[in-house]
Amino acid sequence: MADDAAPLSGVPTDGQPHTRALRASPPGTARTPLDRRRVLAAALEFIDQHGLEALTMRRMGAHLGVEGMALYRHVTGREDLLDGVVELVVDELYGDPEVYLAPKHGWQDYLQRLAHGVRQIALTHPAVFPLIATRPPAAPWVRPPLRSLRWLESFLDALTSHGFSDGAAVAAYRAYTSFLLGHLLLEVAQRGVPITALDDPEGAPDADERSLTEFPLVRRLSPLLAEDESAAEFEESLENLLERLQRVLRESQRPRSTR
Amino acid sequence: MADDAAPLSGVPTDGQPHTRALRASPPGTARTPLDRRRVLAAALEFIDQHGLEALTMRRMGAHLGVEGMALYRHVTGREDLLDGVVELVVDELYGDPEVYLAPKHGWQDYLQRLAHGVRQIALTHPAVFPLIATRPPAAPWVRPPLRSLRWLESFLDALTSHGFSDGAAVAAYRAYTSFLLGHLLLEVAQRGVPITALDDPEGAPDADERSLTEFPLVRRLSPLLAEDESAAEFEESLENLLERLQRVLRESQRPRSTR
DNA sequence: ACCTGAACACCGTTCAAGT
DNA sequence: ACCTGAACACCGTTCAAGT
Repeated sequence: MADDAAPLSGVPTDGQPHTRALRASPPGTARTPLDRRRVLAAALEFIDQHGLEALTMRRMGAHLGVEGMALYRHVTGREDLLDGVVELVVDELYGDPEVYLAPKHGWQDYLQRLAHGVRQIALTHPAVFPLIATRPPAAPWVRPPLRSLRWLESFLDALTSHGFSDGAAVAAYRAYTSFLLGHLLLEVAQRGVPITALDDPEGAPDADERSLTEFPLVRRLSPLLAEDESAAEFEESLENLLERLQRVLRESQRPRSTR
Repeated sequence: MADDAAPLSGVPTDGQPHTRALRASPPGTARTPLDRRRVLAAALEFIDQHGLEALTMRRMGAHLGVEGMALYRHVTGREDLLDGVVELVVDELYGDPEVYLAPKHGWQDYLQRLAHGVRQIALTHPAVFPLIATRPPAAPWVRPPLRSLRWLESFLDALTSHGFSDGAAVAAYRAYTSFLLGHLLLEVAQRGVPITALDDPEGAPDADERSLTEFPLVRRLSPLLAEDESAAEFEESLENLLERLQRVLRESQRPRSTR
């Protein structure tokens, strides 16, 4: 019942001729051969459409009009495929002109733009974000969700060139990544990332009333709790973080005075 | 090569007689039958030892001295097993006397104790924490890593009974969970949760020197970046959050005056 | 050079059958 | 009542063979 009922959510289980699922050409025509980029891009598209758990090597093959085994020419395996997708998504940031201008309006503007860029990515690829959040980083200092030496360098540059000490810049990096990760993971989870099994589309409100009598406060505040304040929360927390950094900076620049 | 090389990390692949792997009794003796609790506890133990990706129904069976199919009597499937493990771990908090005292020393003391309790759990079960972080919550307001109506109720009670408005309490809950999630996920990831493939135990330092020339700041700050300041960071961020909440509270209690 | 077919060692899950 | 054995429909991955 769990196996052949629904193939996870409209995954191309189509009849027999997998060939020509997406890019395959009419028989006889030479098919432009796969390469790593195309495989990764297709995987990203697939995850965006069907969710992470629907991605299997065989289905990815079908999605590209090819047998699953063909993928091993371009990625070393499934793990490598997923790593590649994460890299691809993170790299989208470099192409975003809203983000990748030199910090010409100061470090705060830069941190603001970067944060919004990352949030944009998380909201565009909600099914991928948990992967971005939890794949083991290459090095301990390459922290999710930034995950790249390039951004790390750029981050440290923005701060140290505006008066932050080395230690303060590193501390800021840690606080900043931690804020982004926590907030965005929660925001993305709230949107029911994994196409959550919304089994009974009518019995839902029952749960609200049933055992919620044990939790009177939750019950009373449930209208408030149910509101989606993600965007406002994000802005506010970010603002707060920047102010804190500002304070650190100011205090470091005015030595000897404790208040 | 990737399949039969190493069975993931000392997982009980043992010869034939799976029977008596852990709790099975000598043949003839009546084996105390499984129940859900024991299955979940064994799964937690298994994940702590071997990591998440090593857990299969069949191996879990072996770990309990039983065929994998027997587990379906006690959990509805693998997903249910994982949900159960998450629940089990989160429930550990209720048993922690350091945490679960009524907030007798004020809300700040309570939030401090709760935060440290959750951190303790994350560090005790690092392989489970990503699960705690990413499993879809039952309701949008049941946020990881707290994940329970009971804690939510307790949290809201602590704050509203100390002068927080409904809105401020809810906002505090959101900020608090987001902080815990971000910080702890990063801390746990840093400890190489998934028994990271530390393939070449000698070629590692190369990466530090190789292409790090493109990233001079990262290179210069790498001693700082490599330091593990998790504990201090945690305390500091928590302290900062509590101060922020304190400020919100104070300002709400002194109406009309904008400064 | 790139893909396919067949094969292998696993999976999760179901269900009739054993005790 | 609880577990086992056999079966089914899948997996990821390898590799010789096709074109």
